[in-house]
Amino acid sequence: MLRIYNSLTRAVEPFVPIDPPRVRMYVCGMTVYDFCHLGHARVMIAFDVVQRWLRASGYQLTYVRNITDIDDKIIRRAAEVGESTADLTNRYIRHMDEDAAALGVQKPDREPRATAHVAEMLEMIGRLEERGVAYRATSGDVNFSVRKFPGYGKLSGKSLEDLRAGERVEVDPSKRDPLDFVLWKHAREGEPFWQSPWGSGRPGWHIECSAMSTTLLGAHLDIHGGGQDLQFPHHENEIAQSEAALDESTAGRRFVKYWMHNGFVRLHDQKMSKSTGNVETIRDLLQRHDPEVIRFFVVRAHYRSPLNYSDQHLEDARQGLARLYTSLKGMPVTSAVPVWDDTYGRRFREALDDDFNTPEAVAVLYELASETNRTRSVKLAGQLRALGGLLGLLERESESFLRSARGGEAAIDEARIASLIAEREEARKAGNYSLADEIRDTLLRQGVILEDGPKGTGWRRV
RNA sequence: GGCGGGGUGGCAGAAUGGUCAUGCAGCGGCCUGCAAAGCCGCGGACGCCGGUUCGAUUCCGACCCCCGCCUCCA
Repeated sequence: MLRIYNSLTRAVEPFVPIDPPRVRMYVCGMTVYDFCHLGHARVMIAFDVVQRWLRASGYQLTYVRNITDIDDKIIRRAAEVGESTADLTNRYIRHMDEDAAALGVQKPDREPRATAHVAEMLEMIGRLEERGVAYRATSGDVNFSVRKFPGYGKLSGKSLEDLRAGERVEVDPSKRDPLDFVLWKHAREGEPFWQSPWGSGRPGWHIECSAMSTTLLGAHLDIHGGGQDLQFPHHENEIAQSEAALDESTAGRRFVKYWMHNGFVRLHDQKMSKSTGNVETIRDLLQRHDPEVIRFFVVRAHYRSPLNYSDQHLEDARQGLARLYTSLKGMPVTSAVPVWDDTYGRRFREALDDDFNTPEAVAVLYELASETNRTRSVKLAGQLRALGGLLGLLERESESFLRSARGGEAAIDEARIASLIAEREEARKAGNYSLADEIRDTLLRQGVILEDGPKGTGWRRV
């Protein structure tokens, strides 16, 4: 039985979909004006694990992850580089896809772009206005009136009073309440715009997600995910908009049953974010580290915990992943299917069923690797590969992982390695161990470790 | 200030009211010409102070410290 920690109730709850076996999941994706960083990688990987596990558990999942392709930053950035917003966003969407693919992140079923759903946003804003929760301000913007929505603050545990007390930004005088947020921004000179009943303009950020999720998945979602930083105000506002816009038939029912938020990636003990400048892009990381190592690094921590990044930590992750791959060495690669009724399958399932406890699942993988090493059982190796595969790991041939050169490293070519091994073999046969050891040291200095075994000498990279 | 999340052995990172996380690193042994890998074994931890309990890292309370949100952010 799957259990999920629900940010809304702050408790772990049994997962009971609204309309089983169907599951509708929506995750807030990226605003595409720059390269994705490790923090983005974490969201993509965390919900990729969720997605894989829901499907493996037999649910009929529709997974939607949106793309925000219109907002202030995009407009500013496009102007800076002298490109249209469409060209800019297309370019970064392409880069995002490349990064995601490298990290073994499967494509969501749908990846709607905000600009393709403006009509639905307008429709929703219209409904909100009809119901008196949205109003056109003197500034020309259409705002949502937070005090007209009784439940405002329920996700973040904040009250309107708390929030007002913490106001740190200059209050927009055209708002009826300083916490009112914009649904439709009136057009400014030189900015992209759409026609609307409230004049030309463009959508606010929050309405995008409400409109896209409703359009693609319906008015009620089983799971809504995203980074912890979106909890307030973004997700709080989504709840307000979506619930205020519900039909009479489902009014009063929750917009989202389970809210999931992943923890931050930190760099130097601070949140990784573009605004503070301490970011490590996936792209840069891939120059130095194996993509599967990056994925493993993310997966070996629980999705809700903070994750400290450093090159040393990634190096540790690499050592750990190498142990798993080492136990698979020399084992036939079968298209393995997980076995659920052995101790490993059972424990693995229990771990993931417990709010996607991937660190625990990885621990099971290690114990399975140990037994595989002891027994050299092909069956156990298959199980290891199959369970690893559910996390998007261990899908390569063992040697291709163990022998892959680290990014940026001068790679000695394999033919050269083979000839040195042959040379050393001659020396060993002749009892010339000092020459043999010298050759081994030469290779080690190039990052190549030799391993003598009953079937000859193998090698891997440090 | 308000709200939320944390403080676990050298590092990473889980679970748990009472023998074991797990991995990396370290140490000893086996194996090896010597290594490496692997196997066997070892050490070492629960921020601080009280309380509940036969027993607390785990529950309760106070305190200290860290992080995040309250403005765009995954």
